Amino acid sequence: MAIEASTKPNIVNDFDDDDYDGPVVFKRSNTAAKQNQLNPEGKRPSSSTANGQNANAQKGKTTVPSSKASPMRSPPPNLKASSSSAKGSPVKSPVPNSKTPSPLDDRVKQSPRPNSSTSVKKEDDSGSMLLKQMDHQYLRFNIKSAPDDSDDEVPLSSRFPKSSAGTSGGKPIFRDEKKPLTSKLQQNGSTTLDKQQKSSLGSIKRPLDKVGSSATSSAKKPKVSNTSTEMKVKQVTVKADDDDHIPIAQRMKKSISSDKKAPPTKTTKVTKAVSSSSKKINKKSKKVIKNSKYSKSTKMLPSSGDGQKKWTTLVHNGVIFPPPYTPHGVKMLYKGKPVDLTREQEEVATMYAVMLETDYMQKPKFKENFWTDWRKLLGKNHVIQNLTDCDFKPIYDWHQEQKEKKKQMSSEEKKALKEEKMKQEEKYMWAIVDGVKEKVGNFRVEPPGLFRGRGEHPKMGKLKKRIRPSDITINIGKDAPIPECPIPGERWKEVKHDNTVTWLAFWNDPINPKEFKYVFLAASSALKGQSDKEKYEKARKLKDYIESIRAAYTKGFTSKDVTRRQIAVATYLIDKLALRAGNEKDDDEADTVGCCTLKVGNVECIPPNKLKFDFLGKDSIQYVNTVEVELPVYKAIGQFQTGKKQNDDLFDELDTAKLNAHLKELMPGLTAKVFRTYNASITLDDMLSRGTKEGNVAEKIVVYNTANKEVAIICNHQRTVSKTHGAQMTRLTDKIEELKGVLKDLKIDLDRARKGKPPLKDSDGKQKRNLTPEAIERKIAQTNVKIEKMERDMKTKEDLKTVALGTSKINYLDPRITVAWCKRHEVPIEKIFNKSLLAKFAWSMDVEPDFRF
DNA sequence: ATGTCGACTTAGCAGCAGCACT
DNA sequence: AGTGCTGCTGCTAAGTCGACAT
Repeated sequence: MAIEASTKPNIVNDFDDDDYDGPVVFKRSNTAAKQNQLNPEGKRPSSSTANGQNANAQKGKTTVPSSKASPMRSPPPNLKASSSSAKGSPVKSPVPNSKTPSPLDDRVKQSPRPNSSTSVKKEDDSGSMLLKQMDHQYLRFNIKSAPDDSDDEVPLSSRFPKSSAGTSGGKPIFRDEKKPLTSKLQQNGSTTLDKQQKSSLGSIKRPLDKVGSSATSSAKKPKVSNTSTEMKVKQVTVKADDDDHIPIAQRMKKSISSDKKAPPTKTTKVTKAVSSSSKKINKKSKKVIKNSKYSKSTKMLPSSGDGQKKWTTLVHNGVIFPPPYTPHGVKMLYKGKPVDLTREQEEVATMYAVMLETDYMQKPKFKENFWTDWRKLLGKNHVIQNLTDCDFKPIYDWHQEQKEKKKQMSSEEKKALKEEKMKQEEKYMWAIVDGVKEKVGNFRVEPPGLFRGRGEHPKMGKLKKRIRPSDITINIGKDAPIPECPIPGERWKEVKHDNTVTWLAFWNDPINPKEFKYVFLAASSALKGQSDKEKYEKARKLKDYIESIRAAYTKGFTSKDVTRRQIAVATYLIDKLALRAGNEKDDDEADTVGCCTLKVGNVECIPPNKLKFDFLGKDSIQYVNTVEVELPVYKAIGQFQTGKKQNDDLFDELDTAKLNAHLKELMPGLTAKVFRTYNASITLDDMLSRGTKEGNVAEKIVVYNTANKEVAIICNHQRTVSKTHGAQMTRLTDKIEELKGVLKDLKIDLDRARKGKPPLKDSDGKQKRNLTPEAIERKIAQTNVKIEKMERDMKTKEDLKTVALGTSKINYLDPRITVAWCKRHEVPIEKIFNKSLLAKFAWSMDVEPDFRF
């Protein structure tokens, strides 16, 4: 318990969740909470500090004070332009059918198992299969004797092998010291890194567990076309689709089990030659692959360190392009008269027309940028000389009609269309990475459109031109067939064979040509899973260092050296408030900040020792929070502000490079963002452990969601209030009132029934049925339950209206915490993770029930 | 030391399917 | 059958951060 209250800020706490008595975590002060209320339109109010000091405050928004005090902390509001806009992807016509057989298809065809190569069904199959297997998993940890009715060839036990997951750190854990920031309640018995865990640590060393242990230097090599030094590697010829419907973790287990326990059922020919350099690394995986009927390389992924080999063989089919523009011929008006437009002019006009009802139309910058780009297409001498006199309504109406038509299609027609699309896209959906079929994340090239920057983005409205094959660089295995260019007569810009990166293709961002758009594998891929796991392992490692790090920065608060002092305070804010690092930004980006780029005007000192933060962060989401801090921090901030203007940098001696360089001295691999992961995950772990009581599954899920919400608030994950929120609340209120009326009548009836009188007539004047007092009592009880449930639902809805729970689930919460908790408390994992999360977190499913972050 | 590039993660929102409710 | 709501999925913008260049 070395991290004592004195080193922590006494963060204002108005947390009074009635049903949660877990740790006390970051609280927004009432001040902040009040500001966080949304205005009646559901839009987020502007952060208007009294002295107008929000250096980033957006113009034209008004603060609407809270009308009610929510018992839960409200998240900070955001200033994000609430774009209720329809996504203006104009006119989608069917993708031309490409009959070209793909290399991937070839491999698929070789598969002895036919099922997986058929397109449309596949995803469904894989989906249901996934869930099915998860069910089994649940059965396994809940009903141990449940018979297994699938995957007969793999013993249940080996499909859920013991794992060393979560046991990577050999250091003893002093959990009390690693509590989430503000939560310092003691935790009995939580220090037990139990025996199973400990023993598994020593027993099975899985490559996936090796985190930050890359032996080789991480020196990044220059990106040249083919940096791989290894010898030729024959591309895999694999029945890669054998198990593409099986979550990776389970596929891994199959490999293990067949490797270790089950006799090999079949031999697969895979990598024919492996480079000498990669031989060592891949020795085990080779064996696994050999002995398994499933080609599995995931067991032995190389460490994902920079400049390291990420894959040995890579096969894919490139990318698919949006269909060419189909002109509609609907004429827009200029000064009331129809105008003839060329195909290209019409295309861009349509992009604008479909956005007519969005908030972007209120933004002069959007219009200005659009006009500049469209004008170039129109030419100086075009009839259209300004945007003001343009009437895009006819095109807008046409578009609405199209939408309506689409909506009116019968479900058969819709289904047929969907299947057709699937058929065309099937071959692009998959890649084979080291013999394993993996989903590709974004294989569709971004269609042209108008740039929809968030917040006050200086480039909003600019034309995002169409991407052509000649813009695209493909990255693929040396011996894999080069994907055929899907547009006849055109060709790729370049084809690389760089196995130190994970992208399959990229092009330059048309809005910001010095930036790139990449095509990556999907989140469910082993490659992504690997780095995800490494991320969480790094965050867990921080647990072992956090005490000394906090002690160090506390010392730094009073350092004579300004830079040191700034580093200390910045680290403190990143740790305490989960702020982002805050890289420098260009003038052609939205004006948002993170920790290192905070402006003087973003922080207000409120005597004696409170700080009020008010700034626009990532995605122009407003962060408003008033926190009580230790006096030295308060004083230091005051010093940093002295003699500066509102818009000057608060940390003028600091940038993210310096900060991260410093953090690296404290812990290998430590950067600012690790604190967010760490604080999010440890908060979840802590709140779950403390908050879960005996009860039914529903009650436990409430505990989980409360913790999830807490994390979302810490990380400032917000969402816009849905347009229908107000109406929904009204409806619920009405219903509750109605039920209360019913309750009242029932009580009267009960009274009368006890006296032997008949019940009152109902609202229609009809005589109600005679009931016994007992029956009426039962009815009363039922109605009460109904009312309570509705009131609870209403409260939850209100509490969560601005909080986005998903982001933290996807990016910040170590899934092993969740999986282990589900196992401990017999909560089906599907109640917490949806299908795609189950796939993404497949690597975490075998965690021991006693895993603690 | 600073700027830029390149690769990757993190983020909110639109659209839609499917379900519940009336 | 119509309507409203919810959660999922895809999309793509906007961050972080390491490494290289200057």
